[in-house]
Amino acid sequence: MRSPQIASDTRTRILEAAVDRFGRDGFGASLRAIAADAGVSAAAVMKHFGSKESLHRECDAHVLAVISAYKTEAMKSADLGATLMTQMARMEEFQPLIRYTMRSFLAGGDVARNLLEDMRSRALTWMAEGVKAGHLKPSRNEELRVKLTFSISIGWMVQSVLAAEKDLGELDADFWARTFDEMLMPALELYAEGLFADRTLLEHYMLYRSDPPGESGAEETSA
Amino acid sequence: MRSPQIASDTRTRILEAAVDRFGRDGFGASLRAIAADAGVSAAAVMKHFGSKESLHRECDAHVLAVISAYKTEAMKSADLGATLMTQMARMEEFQPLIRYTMRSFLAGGDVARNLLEDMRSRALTWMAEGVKAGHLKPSRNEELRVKLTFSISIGWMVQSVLAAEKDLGELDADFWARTFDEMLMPALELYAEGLFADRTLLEHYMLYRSDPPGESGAEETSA
DNA sequence: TCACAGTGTAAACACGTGTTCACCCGGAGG
DNA sequence: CCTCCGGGTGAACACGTGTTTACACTGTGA
Repeated sequence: MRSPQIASDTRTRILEAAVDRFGRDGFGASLRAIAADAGVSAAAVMKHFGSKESLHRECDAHVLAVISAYKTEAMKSADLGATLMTQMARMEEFQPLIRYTMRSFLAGGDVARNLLEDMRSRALTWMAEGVKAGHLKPSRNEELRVKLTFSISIGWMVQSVLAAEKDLGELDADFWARTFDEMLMPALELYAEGLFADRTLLEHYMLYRSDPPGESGAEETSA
Repeated sequence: MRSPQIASDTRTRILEAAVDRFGRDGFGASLRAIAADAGVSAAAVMKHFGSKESLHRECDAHVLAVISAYKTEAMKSADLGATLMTQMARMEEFQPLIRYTMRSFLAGGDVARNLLEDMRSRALTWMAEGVKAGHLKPSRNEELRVKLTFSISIGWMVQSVLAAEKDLGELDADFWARTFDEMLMPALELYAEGLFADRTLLEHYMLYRSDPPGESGAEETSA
């Protein structure tokens, strides 16, 4: 019990510096840069985390824990799956988390996979309640529909980052707030009114493969 | 006129090897790996392209040219923006291009930006025609709606890659074909029927910001 | 006071990278 | 014949990387 607070203090300082640098520069960021941000040497990082890969894993866990903690607190108003990010995008202190999560999405990290799985399962519950309450139409496959609504947010972010012609690390809270604001109108319009003037295309498609045509259909939704 | 065919032969061999390796391993792929794939030395790559960055640029241009050439030929049936990819995903010979394009999307390359801009402008035309013909409902902002429909394809791809728990380079034509097939039903359903059972949410939102509320609204659609 | 464990550092190591340099080979031109 | 020149190579260079090692400082316990 000597003085573990001091030790764990620099440890979390390294960890937060790593989250920030990974988010700004990508996961190729060097240990020396992270160490410099934390005000220590690269060897200290190794002492505390053993390896860069291990540091990356602990960053993933840390980000997931922080987001999860915030989520359970701000659960009430989230409905479309994107509103959480919308709220978070407005807050300066969440920018490192946003950047890190986006990096993880683009690099294929555990943070993105776990976060996405968790958010989708929650959204599935919300949607089921919405359908039961009569606010939402039922779907032929609720899980695929949830994945589709998430696609909108994710694809919108990717396109916006691409159009910005800047690196992910340079984008600030204003950018994300504007990005999500801009998405709201067309998304609500599509959700409320659809796109096709009639149902012929859908009906033709459903006829083409009458529900499941004997093949693997709905039980293997992903993977 | 000595024998430039032979020379330009190894040049394009290097270029195609680079497109393939960049697509499989990302843009961090080493020149030596690319050179080995092309059956030459790393120095030869430098002789032909000057630098790795220059090679990357020429790969971008090459991929754009090939896709563009194929697009203008298969223009007639493309409508949703994803159908092009759907077709391409089925063909083995386009796998390197798919992988490269996807890498460019995730890394923020010029290929993705240009390709996206081009495809969206085409989609805008198609949509205008669809609206005029009465097949599609008009939108409050056609450009944002186009961006939204593209979001669905892009976000769906990102989520599918993420769920695969494999690196982008290991995914084959079957994966992409299944991915797009799976997307078709929920997309058509959403396009045909919408999501909300009534229009109250949309109307509340449109009321909240009565068209443009005096702020920057529709003229700055991106960037 | 001494020994010790914890915390951190500077220097070195081993390796992979993009790039350059000196050189070779083969065929066209004098 | 020799010369030259484009296409190509292997070895080296300079550098940045993750990791390891030997060493300092600091405060606590006996």
